[in-house]
Amino acid sequence: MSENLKGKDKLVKVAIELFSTRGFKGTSIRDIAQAMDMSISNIYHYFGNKEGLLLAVLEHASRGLTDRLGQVADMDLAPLDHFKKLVGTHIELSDYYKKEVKIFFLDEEHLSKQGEEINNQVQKDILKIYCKELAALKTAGLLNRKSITITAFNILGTINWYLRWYRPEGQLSREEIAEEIVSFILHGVLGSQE
Amino acid sequence: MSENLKGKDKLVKVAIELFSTRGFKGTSIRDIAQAMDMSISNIYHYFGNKEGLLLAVLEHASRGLTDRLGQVADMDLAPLDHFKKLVGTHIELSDYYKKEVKIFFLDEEHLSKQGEEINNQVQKDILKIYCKELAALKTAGLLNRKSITITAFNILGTINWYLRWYRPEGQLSREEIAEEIVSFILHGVLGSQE
DNA sequence: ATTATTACATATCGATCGTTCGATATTGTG
DNA sequence: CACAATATCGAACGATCGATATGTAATAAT
Repeated sequence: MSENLKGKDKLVKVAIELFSTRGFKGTSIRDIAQAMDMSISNIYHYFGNKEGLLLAVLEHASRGLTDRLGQVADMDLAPLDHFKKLVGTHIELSDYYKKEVKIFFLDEEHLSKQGEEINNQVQKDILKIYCKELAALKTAGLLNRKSITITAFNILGTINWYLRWYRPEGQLSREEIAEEIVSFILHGVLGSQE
Repeated sequence: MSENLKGKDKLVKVAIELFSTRGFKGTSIRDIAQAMDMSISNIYHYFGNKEGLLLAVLEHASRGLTDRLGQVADMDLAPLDHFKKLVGTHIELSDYYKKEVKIFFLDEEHLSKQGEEINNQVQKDILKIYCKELAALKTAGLLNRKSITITAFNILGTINWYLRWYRPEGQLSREEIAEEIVSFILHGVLGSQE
């Protein structure tokens, strides 16, 4: 589906592919032009400059991520079910936006002010969602961790790390892995203090 | 201490600083030369080319990491104490090699064959240490996770993610944070299946 | 003391980088 | 049809990139 993209959309698609595999600095605009079999000038016509293209990619991904995750966060479920649903959806979404997320992590160091803002915002939004979620668990008497923030970071670390090591050719299916990760997080969160 | 470094050592130190903040591709050899107030040619004299310098950095860090971690892995302790000690040391080491580890993660995409080998080796070594550790916990009847490998990855994710969000100016001390992370991991590992 | 090796500097090369410019298709609109 | 707006092209720009060639000063070895 959506094979014969043209112009702007094709450009973004190709950029996601190349930025995620070679990094922003490691990808020249000539690489991009060649990969989509078009002229260099289109990048400047549509996005102003190379960084404009990067920003478009990041903006698109950050919207998709936080919007969907926010939807789940607003659902009306029992605390524990809500939490499970959230983590499960987050893993799914991370998979879907695998390449875009990788760009965030690979190139967060050399972003412009605008890029940093997008990056900070999406990180802050997602962290906030988890903190709120953990606070609800605490209210329900289910949370036994000292620091909610650190716990939220630990959850993000577990999920985001999954993107680095998961290989489709492995023995376990994505669903089985997701289940195991959810379980690990759940016990990490609920476990009683020693 | 060790301020007035010269030649090779100074070069490596400056390279760690710049590669970790701007990335490999984002750092030119002229940047490095300028930062250490020396001529470009030294890089080629000592390391052959730009990538040789990167390899030297990675090799140094990977040795320091796996050697020290391997030492702890060989200690003779009760399973649970052994595991705690391992995770604690790992967090300490990650802090010490913060910048070098960041280089690994930032630039793993555009490494040469040799660089990939170093990267794969250190990742494999550390994963192996944790898998062995988790197997020991399982034997002792303390582990309740389905997949040892996934659990090991989850632990690595939690620890490595800490490097991304930790800021010295935060409220909690590094020791308090480390304790909280160890606790999170511990319960994630030991938690019973539902 | 002579020599060989190491440690640095200068100047420069060709390739590639991001960007700009002016021109040409293509499309939509009255 | 005319004509404006949009989409795309190829050629060129100055800057910077990694790398090299060729030198000299410092140090170590004999």
